[in-house]
Amino acid sequence: MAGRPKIYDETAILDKAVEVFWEKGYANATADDLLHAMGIGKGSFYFAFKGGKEELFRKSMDRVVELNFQAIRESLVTCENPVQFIRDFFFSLTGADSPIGNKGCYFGNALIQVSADDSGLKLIAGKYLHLLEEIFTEAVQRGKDLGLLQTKEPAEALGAYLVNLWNGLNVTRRMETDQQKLAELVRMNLNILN
Amino acid sequence: MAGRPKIYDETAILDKAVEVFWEKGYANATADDLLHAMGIGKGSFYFAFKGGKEELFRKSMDRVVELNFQAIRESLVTCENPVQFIRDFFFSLTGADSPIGNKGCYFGNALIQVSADDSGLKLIAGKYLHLLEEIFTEAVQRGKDLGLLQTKEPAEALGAYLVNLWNGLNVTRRMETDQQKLAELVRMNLNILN
DNA sequence: CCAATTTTGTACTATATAGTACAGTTTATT
DNA sequence: AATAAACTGTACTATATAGTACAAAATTGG
Repeated sequence: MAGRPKIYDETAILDKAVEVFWEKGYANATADDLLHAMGIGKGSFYFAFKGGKEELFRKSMDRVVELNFQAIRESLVTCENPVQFIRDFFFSLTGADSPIGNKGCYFGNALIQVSADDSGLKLIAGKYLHLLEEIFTEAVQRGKDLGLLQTKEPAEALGAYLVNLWNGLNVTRRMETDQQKLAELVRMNLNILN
Repeated sequence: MAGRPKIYDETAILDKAVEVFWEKGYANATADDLLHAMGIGKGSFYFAFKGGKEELFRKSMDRVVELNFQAIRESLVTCENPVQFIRDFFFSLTGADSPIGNKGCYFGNALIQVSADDSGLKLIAGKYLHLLEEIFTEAVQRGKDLGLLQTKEPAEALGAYLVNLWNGLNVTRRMETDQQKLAELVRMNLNILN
C-alpha cells in the first residue's frame, strides 16, 4: 500500500474538465480537448477515470454541485433575508458579468446535450436540478417563517417556479442579449414573491 | 434544362431529417443516421445539400418554423380568444400527450447543442425564437385590443415572458415528470395574463 | 433516337476518435 | 537498498466519421 503519489491534484484537473465541458458541451468536448486542458496523458487519465469520458463527466457534475450549489445553499440558510438573496441572485444573471456567463446551467445543458444512450448522466443532471429546487424551496420557506412573504402559494410550488425560471433564463440568455429586457423578465417573474 | 427527375420529395426527406435531429440532437446525429432515415444515398445527399450536415440542419430549421410556428400564428390571428389559446397551448405542454413530447424546442435545443464554431446556426435558432416571441406578442396585443386583458404590462414584455416560459418548460419537462407539478407551474406563470 | 442535363449509388480517402497495452518510472514501506 | 504498489507516457488499434470522385442511370427536348 505504498506507491507513487499522484503528480496532479484531482480536484484541480476536474475543474479544468468542468471548464471544457461547460464551454464546448458534452458531445463536442473530445477526449483530446479534455486531456490537453487537464494537462495529463492518456495513461494517467484512463487510470484515474476507468469509465472514460462518461465517468469524468459524472464526477464533474458532482464537482459543480460542490462548488456552486453548496455555496448558494450555505448563503441562503445563513443570510438575513433569503428572499432578497433570491432576488439578487436572479438579477445578477441578467448582467454582462453574470456568474454563469453565456454558458448556461451545467445540468440543464447536460439534459439537452447528452445522447439518449447515456441516460444515466441525464438522471444525475435531473437529480441535481431537483437539488437546486430544494434549495430554493428551503429559502422560500425560511422567508415565510421570517414573515417576509405573504403569498398563499406553498414553498414547494415556489421552488419549482424558481427552478423553471432558472431553466428558462439560461436558454433565453442565449437568444436575448438585451440586458434591459432580461432584467424586465426577471422583475415580472419575481413579482410572485410577494 | 431537361434531366433526370429527383426520385424523392425534398420536403419529405427534410421531415425525416427533422425527426432524427430532434430525437438525437444536432451533435449526436451522424450523417449515416440521417441518410438512412432519409432513405437516400450519399451521392444524392451531397448533391442536394452541398453544405453537408450544417446546410441540412439550417434547412430543417426553416422547415420546423414552416410546419409549427406558422400554424400557431395562423390560429392565433384567426381564433376568437387568443388569450385562451395561449393558455391551452401552454397547458397542453404539461400532458403526456404533449405535442413536443420530451424532445424539447427545436431551437432551444439547437442553441445548447450546436458547437461554438457553428455560430451561424445559433444565430438562426435565436432568430426563430424571436419570431415565436413576436407571435406571442401579437396574440397578447390582440387580446388587449379585444378587451380580454387588463394588465398594465406592455404586450412586448408579455411576449418575452411567454417565450421565457416556453424555454423553461422545455428544459423543466426533462427533469420533472410529475404532470401535476408542471400544470401547477404553468398556472402560476399564466396568472400574469390578467 | 441522340445528346444534353440532372440525379444516383458505390467505392474510396483521409482524418479523428475513444480506448488499450505495456514497459518504464517514481515513491513509501520494510 | 529491495520490493511492492501506484502512476505515467508512448505507441498502437480499431472504428467511425464526413466528405469526395466518378461512372452509370434516367429523363427531356431536339
